[in-house]
Amino acid sequence: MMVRKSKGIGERHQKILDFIASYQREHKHPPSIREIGEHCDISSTSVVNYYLDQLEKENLLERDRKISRGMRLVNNSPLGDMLRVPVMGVIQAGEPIPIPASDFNPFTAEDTVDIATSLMPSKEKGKDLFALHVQGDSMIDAMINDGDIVILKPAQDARNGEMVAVWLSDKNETTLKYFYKEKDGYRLQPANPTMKPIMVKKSEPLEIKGKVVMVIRKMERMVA
Amino acid sequence: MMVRKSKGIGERHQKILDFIASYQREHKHPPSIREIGEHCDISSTSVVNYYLDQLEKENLLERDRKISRGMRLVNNSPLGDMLRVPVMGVIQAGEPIPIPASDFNPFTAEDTVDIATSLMPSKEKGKDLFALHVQGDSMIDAMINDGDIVILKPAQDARNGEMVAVWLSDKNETTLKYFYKEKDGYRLQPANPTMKPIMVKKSEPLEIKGKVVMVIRKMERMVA
DNA sequence: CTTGACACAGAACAGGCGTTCGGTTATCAT
DNA sequence: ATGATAACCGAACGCCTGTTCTGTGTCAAG
Repeated sequence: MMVRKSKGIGERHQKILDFIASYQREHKHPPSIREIGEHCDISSTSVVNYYLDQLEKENLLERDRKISRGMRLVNNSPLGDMLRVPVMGVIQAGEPIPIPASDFNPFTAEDTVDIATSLMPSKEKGKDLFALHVQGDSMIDAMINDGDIVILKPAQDARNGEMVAVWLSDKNETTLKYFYKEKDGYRLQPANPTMKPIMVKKSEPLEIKGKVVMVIRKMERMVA
Repeated sequence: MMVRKSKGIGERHQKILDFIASYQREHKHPPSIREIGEHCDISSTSVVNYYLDQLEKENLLERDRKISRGMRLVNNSPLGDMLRVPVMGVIQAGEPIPIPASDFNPFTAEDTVDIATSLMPSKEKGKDLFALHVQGDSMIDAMINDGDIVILKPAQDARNGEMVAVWLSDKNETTLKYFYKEKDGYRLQPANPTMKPIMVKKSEPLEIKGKVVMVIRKMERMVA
């Protein structure tokens, strides 16, 4: 027998959901029950409340009862935590890495990238992260392309197996490699398993500038 | 002793700012004026209002007057729009790509990745994006490592220069390559410029499964 | 026909909350 | 000292808003 649409969400539920989303985008905060009623042609606040309860039961909405406009869409990732990482400049072989000063304010940077904290490995949630645009093909042995964005964490040393940005002052070269300490020095291992490591003796200069915590590549450009 | 500092923000301003941020994280919505007062040892709502006005003048806060809890920090992820992309499974050579059904609901996926829309290339903001975990080293010629996450947009064809996920049924192989149409067939160009392209004749089967819009690599694992 | 659920309206209530206004105290330049 | 100003208090006002209660009409099952 046909049950009167008592199960699932109907057209009106969807309309309310859509309105909440669009209202949130426009006003930066959720609508009130009465505002929902007006825009969804519901004349009674109790009916809106009635629908809101159902949406909550369907797990499409969260409500903070008693709190004005205390509702949020569960899916629409209302305000998922994200980090705003300042882009300090470019990284390329032959040039030192621009490192942010300790008193640098990330919010004054003109260029930033937003990273969801849920994507951040481990607990690198520190606010001192910074990003660099990769310029040139010099990092291809680190499996990093021209145009990629690398997210770095400032560091002066590293543990085995971490990818670090190092400055080899005698070679005048910046490079990204996996870092391993060995008895007679350091081994800088390219990410590309087909390539050979660079061995650095303890006597040679090696400056670790930071650890690579993430690489992001946007595919939008043409390649010959 | 009250410290008189009429310009800039003082300790109390900072305390209010911090409280708003932590309250927002915990409750998913901003605090009321009275709640701010309680946690910052301000006994009068008018004083909180007084500070809020100053913070607004300093452009550290936005307010919707008259609206309950109508305040938000300007820096703290202003309008953190992000997409929740479902992870459909793994991609590896020798296995077809799991493609979401058209009626697939991304929100029921147990595994998702969050991407800031500000990171999304062009206007791929469509909700039909999906993600795959790369398994194995078979994509290294596409500059993609074991463990990477690729964000794909479903597609059956592509324009020149776009990176696509293709299924070569005769070779029983899935691969990621830059796509070029040529007179006698297709050229599949590896991202790694040191590697040679694969030429596919028109007579040979070639199924485009999607376009790669982004690659994300988290650095946390050890590599031998 | 009766019953009961479902969908909805309308009004009233009560508490939450921003606003405002009259005062008070402390600091500082004049 | 003295007026100006910043910092602060307390209370009252009144709108905003979620809640709740009573009532109506519809439709399907018994």
